[in-house]
Amino acid sequence: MLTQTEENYLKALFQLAATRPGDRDAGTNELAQHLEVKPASVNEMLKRLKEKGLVSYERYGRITLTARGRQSAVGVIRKHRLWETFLYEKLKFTWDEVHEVAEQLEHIQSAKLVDRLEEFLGHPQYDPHGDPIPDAKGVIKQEVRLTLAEVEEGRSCRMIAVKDNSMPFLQQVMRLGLALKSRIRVIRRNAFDSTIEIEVGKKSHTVSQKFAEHIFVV
Amino acid sequence: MLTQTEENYLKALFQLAATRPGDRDAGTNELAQHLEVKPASVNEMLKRLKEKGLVSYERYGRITLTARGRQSAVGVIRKHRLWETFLYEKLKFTWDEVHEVAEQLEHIQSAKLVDRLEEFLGHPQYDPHGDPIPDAKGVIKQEVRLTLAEVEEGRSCRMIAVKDNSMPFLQQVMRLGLALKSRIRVIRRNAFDSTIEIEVGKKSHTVSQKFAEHIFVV
DNA sequence: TATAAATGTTAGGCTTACCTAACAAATAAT
DNA sequence: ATTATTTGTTAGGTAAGCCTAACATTTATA
Repeated sequence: MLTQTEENYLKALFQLAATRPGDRDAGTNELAQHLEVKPASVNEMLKRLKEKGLVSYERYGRITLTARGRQSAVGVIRKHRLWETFLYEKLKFTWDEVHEVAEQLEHIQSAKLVDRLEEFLGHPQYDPHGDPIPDAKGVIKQEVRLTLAEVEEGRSCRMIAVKDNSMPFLQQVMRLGLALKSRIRVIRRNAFDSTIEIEVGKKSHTVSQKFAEHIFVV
Repeated sequence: MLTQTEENYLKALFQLAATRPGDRDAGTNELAQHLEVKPASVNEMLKRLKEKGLVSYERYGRITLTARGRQSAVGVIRKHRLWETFLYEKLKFTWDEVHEVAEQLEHIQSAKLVDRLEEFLGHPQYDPHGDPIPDAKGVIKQEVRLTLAEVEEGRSCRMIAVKDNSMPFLQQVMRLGLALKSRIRVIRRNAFDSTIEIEVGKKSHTVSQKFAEHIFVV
């Protein structure tokens, strides 16, 4: 049995590793920043997680999840995304409100609850932000995802997910009239400052490179 | 903001006080037993809760909830009972399974969640055990409740609630074919050992005084 | 009323999860 | 290659919640 804090560390480790696909997989400082604690606290926790066989690392070395650690992390993510779906679909929470509450709900311990919840929701494949929901075995259906920043000039696409669940970002998304499944046309890409002019519905907007990189499309 | 532990102490205090209506309102030992901790821990926590203005007590004196303490306790109970209803009605948990999971869910902090959940469930008045669900203002509809032990010989009644949510008790209830709204006829009351013979459906059973005192009827 | 039993309290320890300040190692820049 | 910077680690401290063992107070009983 893991504490909530331990689960949060494992989840962070998993998610930071997923961000940087290739080379190195998160460091003490980065983790600390992500979890809003100090590096010293992270270091201490890593020792405990190592002791419990959930991460593997040596002094000054790489930090990686063991199979068991990964399994736990994915379990938490599964719960998080199912709860988000519940809040959005059943309780009519808005897009930007679900994350915060799901952060709490993801730590409820009951295998039966998770299974029943999934069934109740009709075995959803994606959460309200478009992220895939891991199945009961921990398998995540992860297709290659194109970001808006990579779409060529003149082409059209459909928004399928976002990369960031923070309030400021999601509210900015909404302000542009964007939502899951919105049609987006890339009018022009400005080489000078990398901004992108897009058309959503009948309105056009200019968005930053950073913003565009956080919108997944097909 | 209260910790989960603090909430549990307040809830226990409230519930133990409700059990003994008249005179004294729970002691350190009793609380310790109910919360499955040692008296020393209770004592320490009481000091902290006093400091926070949630309970009032003096060394060796009576322990009572302040208005704020009562409000918090009722809020937790409200959440607990709403979640129990959700688990039972929507996720098809059985009667005896809901309590344990609701013990965790009751600590989720989000006013919006509670309100939306209540709405989603259609503003239920009672939880699956027949206990009244406090409203958003903390008002508990508490009618006088008769127990099976008080029903006269030959009379019939309907089960409306149980006094205890523990697995052993609820499973015994189910084994007798009893559920909320079951019709019960009191065939005979044995003066010698205070057992009661009852008829449920077409079967008759003999139950103890203690058992009968834990079944609420009308 | 004196004493026994039950109940409540204090003192001192432990673990988890955090912190700051000081130090060590690895990486980047000159 | 040497220094500066960034990154990671250790040492020592704090608060919440729990514990045991010893002590104090209240209540019950002889």
